[in-house]
Amino acid sequence: MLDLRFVRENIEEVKEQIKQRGVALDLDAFVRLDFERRDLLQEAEGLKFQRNTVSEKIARLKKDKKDASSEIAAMREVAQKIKELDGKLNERENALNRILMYLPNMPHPSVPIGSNEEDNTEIKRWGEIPRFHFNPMAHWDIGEKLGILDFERASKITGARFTLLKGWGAKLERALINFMLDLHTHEHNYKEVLPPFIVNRQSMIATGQLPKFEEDLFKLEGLDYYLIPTAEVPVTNIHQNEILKSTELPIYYTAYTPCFRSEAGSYGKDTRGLIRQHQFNKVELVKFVVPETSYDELEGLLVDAEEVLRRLGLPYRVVSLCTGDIGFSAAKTYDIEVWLPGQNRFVEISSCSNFEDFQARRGNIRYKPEGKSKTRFVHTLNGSGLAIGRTLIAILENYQQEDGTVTVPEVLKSYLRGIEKIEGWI
RNA sequence: GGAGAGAUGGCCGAGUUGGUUUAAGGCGCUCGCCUGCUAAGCGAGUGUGGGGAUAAAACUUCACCGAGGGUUCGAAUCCCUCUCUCUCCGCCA
Repeated sequence: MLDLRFVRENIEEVKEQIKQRGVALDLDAFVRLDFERRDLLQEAEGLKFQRNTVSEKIARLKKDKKDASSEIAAMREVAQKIKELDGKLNERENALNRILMYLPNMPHPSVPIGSNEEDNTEIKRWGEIPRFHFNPMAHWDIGEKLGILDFERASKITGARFTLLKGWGAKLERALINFMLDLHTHEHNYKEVLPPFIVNRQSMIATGQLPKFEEDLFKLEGLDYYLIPTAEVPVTNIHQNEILKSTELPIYYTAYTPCFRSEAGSYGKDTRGLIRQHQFNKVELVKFVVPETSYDELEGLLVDAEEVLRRLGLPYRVVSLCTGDIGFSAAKTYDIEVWLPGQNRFVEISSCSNFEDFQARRGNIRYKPEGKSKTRFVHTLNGSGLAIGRTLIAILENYQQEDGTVTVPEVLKSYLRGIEKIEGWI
């Protein structure tokens, strides 16, 4: 959420920015409501002051056993008027709040201007794109031949866009989770947490999934609970409604969770394989930092995520998302895209964002700067470190051999009982 | 699922026959004094958010005692709904 005062004082800039993002919102209504709100507020507060003053007088009169009936009668009318004004005020505040809730974050000046993913700018590339002297297979063929991926049985159990991992496939998934958590906790200084996978509405509002993106979520029948679409939601909300000490900052968390997405509106996209699933595993990185350092922290977060791919020997590139492609809550986002030989393209495997104080304001996450009495909102950041399913795909496709087996990357061997390659499901 | 108790400022904790408590006191924190240093001691200050005013402040006002409604001239205090925590019982991995 943007600051009400910021929007008021920078209305033209806000209009311009939401136009660049392609958002249609009536900000003239915002200006009108804002004025009306302040007028009503002043009128109501004047009457409340009067009521407070006279109430004290009534108390004194009663104590002295004197008559206060004329004061009480007068205040009865004032109370009625206050009620009316408060009602009107409430309407204006709700309307303003609704607009604020649907206003996306302001992009950082370094974010490239553009309307869709084609306008994203490539920042860097790492690794050699592997050449094969045979025709590389897609992961669904590799996985099914080895017997480690079973899409048919998963659809029997649940439906489309779910996968059953078996044998070394299941073990590889588990190995990746452990490898990533170990790397981030032991070498990158993140603290590991294992949060709830179901959250309430308020948590979804704080991180920005609600109220605008309800259709992307799985909601529990009859409850105001949702399955998490990313660990960002429960982990960022760890400090909801807290005032952190500045000596505690920065705070780094890493968490493994499954992620649940309804993938509404993506029918027909990536229907084969496990690129786009309703349920997938992810190791997430989340930071709480002071505003002054948040953009340096974003660069650090990106490097921490990249390191996973480097150790696995998987080629990738990094792109900076343009104004039209950046997420609702983010001020700046880098995507890491891994090379998939079977698809002959780069596919997103991590998304690293700085939300500045957008989420912190919604979740009321603050800190007290050293030696100052005023509290400030922290800046929050997060990034995938990495999406597990897509990493597994990348390993299958990049490490595949002509005979259909898959070589195990060096760093994973100790997590897979020392095996050199996957030759079958058991 | 059943029964009971509770939720007050960064933390602890008084206040519930409605009206100088428009939240006592303590801890913590900040500043000052004192003092070889540290500690202790003494003194002062110290919540959050929204308005108004100002060049900025000083200043001024409203709201906030888990959340939301209600009663009343007036609610931390009375009533209703909800959430969470604790204790006991039942069930369960």
